[in-house]
Amino acid sequence: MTITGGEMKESKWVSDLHWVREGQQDRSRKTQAALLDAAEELFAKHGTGGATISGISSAAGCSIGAFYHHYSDKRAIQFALFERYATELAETNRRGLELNRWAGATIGDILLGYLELTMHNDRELPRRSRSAVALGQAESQIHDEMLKLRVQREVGLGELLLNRVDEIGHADPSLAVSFVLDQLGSMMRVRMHERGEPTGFGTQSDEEFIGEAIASVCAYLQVQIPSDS
Amino acid sequence: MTITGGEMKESKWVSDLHWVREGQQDRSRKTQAALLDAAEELFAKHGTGGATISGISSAAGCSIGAFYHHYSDKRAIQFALFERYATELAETNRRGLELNRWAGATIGDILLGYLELTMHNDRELPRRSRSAVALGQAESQIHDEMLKLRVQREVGLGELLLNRVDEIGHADPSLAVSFVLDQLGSMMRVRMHERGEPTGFGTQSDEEFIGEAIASVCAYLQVQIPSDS
DNA sequence: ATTATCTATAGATCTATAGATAATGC
DNA sequence: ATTATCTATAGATCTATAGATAATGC
Repeated sequence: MTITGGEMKESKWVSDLHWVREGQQDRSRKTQAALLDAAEELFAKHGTGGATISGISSAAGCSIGAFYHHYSDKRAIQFALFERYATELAETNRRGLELNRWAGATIGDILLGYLELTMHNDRELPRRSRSAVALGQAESQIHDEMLKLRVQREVGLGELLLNRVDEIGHADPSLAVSFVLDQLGSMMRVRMHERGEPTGFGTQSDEEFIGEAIASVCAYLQVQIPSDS
Repeated sequence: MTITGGEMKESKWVSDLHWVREGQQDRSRKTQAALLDAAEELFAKHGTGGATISGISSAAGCSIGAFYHHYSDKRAIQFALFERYATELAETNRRGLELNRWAGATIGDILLGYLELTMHNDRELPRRSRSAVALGQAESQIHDEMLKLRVQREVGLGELLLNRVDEIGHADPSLAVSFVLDQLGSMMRVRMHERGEPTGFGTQSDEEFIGEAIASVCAYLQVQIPSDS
């Protein structure tokens, strides 16, 4: 998970690319978290280029000096912020895709669970993903890691679906499943990222959207309902 | 199309929000275009907050003084840049959606034409749309206008599809069509905007993508092929 | 004693303007 | 003569640091 680029430096910094002082007091963690929250908000609002160190510091309720005590510069807090985001996302992915969680589930069940989970996450913390987009735009390394996280989720979900290959009538299940993952991922991202409110002019509510998305996917995959309800 | 917010000012400026000097010489149009191109590139790369006037000016090959001769400030060139983008997009939409252009076409034909047109546009000028995203993030007014343009295109395309309602087997054609427009729009935008290269790990080539997208839409709409080839 | 924070500030941009110089087109 | 451009620069941020002050926890 950690993005490292060089060796340690007096054991004070995590890496050359991503300098974060390892605090020795409780205060450190608090102000680091406050700085990350503030940076997240300001990056989401103004982009990483538009947000300033002084703006972040005062939004976090501390001084510029405190900022530089913890992070070497703006780039360092960008990496630290991404690391926090990536850790959370990886954990959500892991829990959502546990195999035994989906023991007797149909394809429809799995899709419903996936869509509801993703939607819930993004609705709860829209800043998280908006700032993540800004980070990825500024740093190609972060962009690549973000892509990996998405691929990881899609691969996991893809395996779950391909385990039910007997439900799939499409001639090329592997191709079809990866297309579907692309399709759902795109729709979710657009629906969530663009200003929070739904962009489509037709299907308004989340429930209606989820229903049609599943219907669409099942029609394309030619899902045969076996015997279960 | 023009975003106006106040009355003219000595006939030098288009509006209060969007000050652009109306040049009297040929040179004016050239440097204005160069400034717009430079701003487009830098907004796409660093965001509207990260790009600077001096950076834009020197990228355009002129001085800061020249910049301020034409645009009152950074915000003014943002609006001017959006206006150029919006004009182009509206024209593309208009031409692509001409009714008689699609006289004897099937739903499949129309979808193919739409996807190819959109893809061609964005592939040709990826900066255009990336900078447009940055503009919309910075100015809610621009974001709203951008949304209108999309809705305009989707409404037009939706009418074309609903004209072929006899081809549609779905129980609620109106709902289904608007869902499909949302779906295609999302996939195209994600596919184009995120760094240019395709994000999906499955369907790589544009041709394959278009083929599966149409197959998916037709399955969901339950398109009945009438008699034509 | 060590760690974290704040204040003050130097130096580097960046914005925006004024005034001088060059190009245009009637 | 008018319009467009450039040069130089004042004033406003912004980054990053040094040194002083306050809080922590052994």
